[in-house]
Amino acid sequence: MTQKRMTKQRKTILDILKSRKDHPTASELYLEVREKIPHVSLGTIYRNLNVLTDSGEVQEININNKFKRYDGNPRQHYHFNCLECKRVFDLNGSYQEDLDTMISEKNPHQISGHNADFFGTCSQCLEKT
Amino acid sequence: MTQKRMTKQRKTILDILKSRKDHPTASELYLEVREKIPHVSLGTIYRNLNVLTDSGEVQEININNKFKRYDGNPRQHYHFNCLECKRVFDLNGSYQEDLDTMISEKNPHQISGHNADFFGTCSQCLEKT
DNA sequence: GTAATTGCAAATAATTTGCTGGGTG
DNA sequence: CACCCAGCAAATTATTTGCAATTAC
Repeated sequence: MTQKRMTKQRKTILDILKSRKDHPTASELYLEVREKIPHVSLGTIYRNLNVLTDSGEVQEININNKFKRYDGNPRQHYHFNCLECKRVFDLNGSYQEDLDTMISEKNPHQISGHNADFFGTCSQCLEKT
Repeated sequence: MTQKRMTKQRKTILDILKSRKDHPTASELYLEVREKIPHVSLGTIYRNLNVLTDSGEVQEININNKFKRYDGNPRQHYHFNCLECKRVFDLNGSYQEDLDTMISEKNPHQISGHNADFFGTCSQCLEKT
């Protein structure tokens, strides 16, 4: 049972993740952390994101993309991926447990949950047209 | 408008993808293609998967994983990811268009569709316990 | 015949890891 | 003051790409 320390770096990463409405990649986060801690290294960003993901404080999301993205909101919710600007946002609307039931009835596997991500054009990109 | 040729390599990859019920990664596919075409290269597998994905003959799927997986069934459907053996299978059950409607009503973005993947324990892993 | 495609190997790109000195609890 | 963690750079791993030879149409 190793004890976790709240370093300046780890706190900054967590604060930024909780304040952003989109869900940045490790490199996007690195750029923002560097404004506050100029000598921070990318390795530190990655190591902290893994620690925070393991402890359940942040969520790792993987949406049709070669980079992982991170979400400071640890509860279960759906995501929206803008096909134009490629950003990922949280969605309002509750998690549909009945989807699990519906799928369980038609398949031999034991379903414990699901992830869903929606795609389209985000409100900001819509305005630009 | 470049013309596409059906090479032995491309056909073999497509046949394997259509015959498998799970959804292999490029390396898993490489191992199987190599049984039929011993000198095939991994680059050829990747290049063909990209061609077939672009033409819509196969689907690329990305489920909480660092590897892409490929699905020989090009129509829209849900996937199941076994948390034990890590394989990915197709699910029976129709695509829920009303989810898009429900989410559209509660959010400012223009939703054009969604992906959903379920997780749990697959029927084969269940038997082993 | 000709242009798309292959095999091979080297290049990319995202993420992880080894090491050593520093800072948290 | 123990030992977790930062910074730096080198290693790893999945995927892409350049090139010369091959092959489908």
